[in-house]
Amino acid sequence: MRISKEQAEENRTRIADTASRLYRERGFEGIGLAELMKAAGLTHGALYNHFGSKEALAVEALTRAFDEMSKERARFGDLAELFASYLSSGSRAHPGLSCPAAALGADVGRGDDQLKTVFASGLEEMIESLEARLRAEGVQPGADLRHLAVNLTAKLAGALMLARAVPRDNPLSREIARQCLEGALADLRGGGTAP
Amino acid sequence: MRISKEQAEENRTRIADTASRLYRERGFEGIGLAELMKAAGLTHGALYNHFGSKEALAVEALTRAFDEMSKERARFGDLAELFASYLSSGSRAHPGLSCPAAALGADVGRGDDQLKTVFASGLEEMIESLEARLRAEGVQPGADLRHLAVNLTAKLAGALMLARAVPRDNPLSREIARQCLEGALADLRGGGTAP
DNA sequence: TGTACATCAGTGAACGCGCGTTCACTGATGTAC
DNA sequence: TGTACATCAGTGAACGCGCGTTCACTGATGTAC
Repeated sequence: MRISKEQAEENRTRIADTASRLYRERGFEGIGLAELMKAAGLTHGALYNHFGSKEALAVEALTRAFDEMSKERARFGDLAELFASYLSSGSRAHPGLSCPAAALGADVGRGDDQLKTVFASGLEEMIESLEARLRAEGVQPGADLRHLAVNLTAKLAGALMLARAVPRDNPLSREIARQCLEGALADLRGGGTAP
Repeated sequence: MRISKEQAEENRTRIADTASRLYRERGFEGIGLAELMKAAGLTHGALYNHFGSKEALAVEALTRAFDEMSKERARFGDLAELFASYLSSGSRAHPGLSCPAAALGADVGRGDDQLKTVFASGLEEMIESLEARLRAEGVQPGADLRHLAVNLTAKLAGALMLARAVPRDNPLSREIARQCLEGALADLRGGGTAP
């Protein structure tokens, strides 16, 4: 049963978006193609009409995850809001809808160079857009904002990853999120970390 | 061929240590038991004389990885040295010998509660020992050192994970490591992030 | 516009393969006398 | 101390299973006339 071009393109998009979400939730090795394609509403054989391999799908899925995050960032009025959302309990509970750097960074570190190249582009864009917003908000005038953006990115991604690696009911999980959010907001004010 | 008790105990230790290294290098799902046991110098069947399942081995391996890191930390004269080692190119290149939080945090986040509980213990111990050293070195007197320890842990683990997720030859990898090391050292001095 | 035919996205059986796990067997160690 | 036997860590074949990938087939879409 041949399908219309529009329908086929829509299917391709749905496969990639489903992969983008499920890979962030379960890792690249945590979900098989059959289950993934079923979640996209198709059978597994159809994958190869759109992507050459699981690797190629992973590359596309990671690209889309970073793109999605990029659009998502634009929805926040200021950085304080953005940071709060990044470390919110909703974000911690739903990796499939949040930052791919925190969810898949470790997996990409063990992956092939193509995946790392996509990751580098996405991460670089995150850092540059953060630097631009630091400048736009007049944070720490005269300081090295690239340096600050890199440090904030590492802190926030690290905090999100660590908060998720601790049992939900362990106070340490919330503590990491809250303390690092406070720390990041203090970094915006440019002062030390006084009590 | 029965083996002496000492030999059996040595084998058990070797299996756990090999798993601790290989899981950090490849992730819990990135290596099979056959290859793992071969690396430990045994055949796969022998695993079940020591551990009930792959899950149980993962729990033991993660525990040992945190213990190893704990002993490792004691070898550094001060925190500046410790941080520099944590983000060194050697550490970035050899996840099997470095921090399990950075290497396996994302995997544990998708794992079962037993794994998360072990992770929480190991992470809590990291944070407490860091806080104790901050206090011992007289860093930011009067400040909330628990808060600082949590923020430093997230920044350093995040930086190590992100630096590894970028291609080795991409300058961004070194930049993340260098900028976050500088940032962490600046945090020790307690000042802002002036240029 | 209507008809005949080529195209090709999707289906689902089949492939070889490696996975975690089980188990009958081996034979040196540990123990009872 | 020496002998007979029970113990049990390690071996490797075998298990069912799900993996990624291939492919003959289907049939609606797209195209040529």
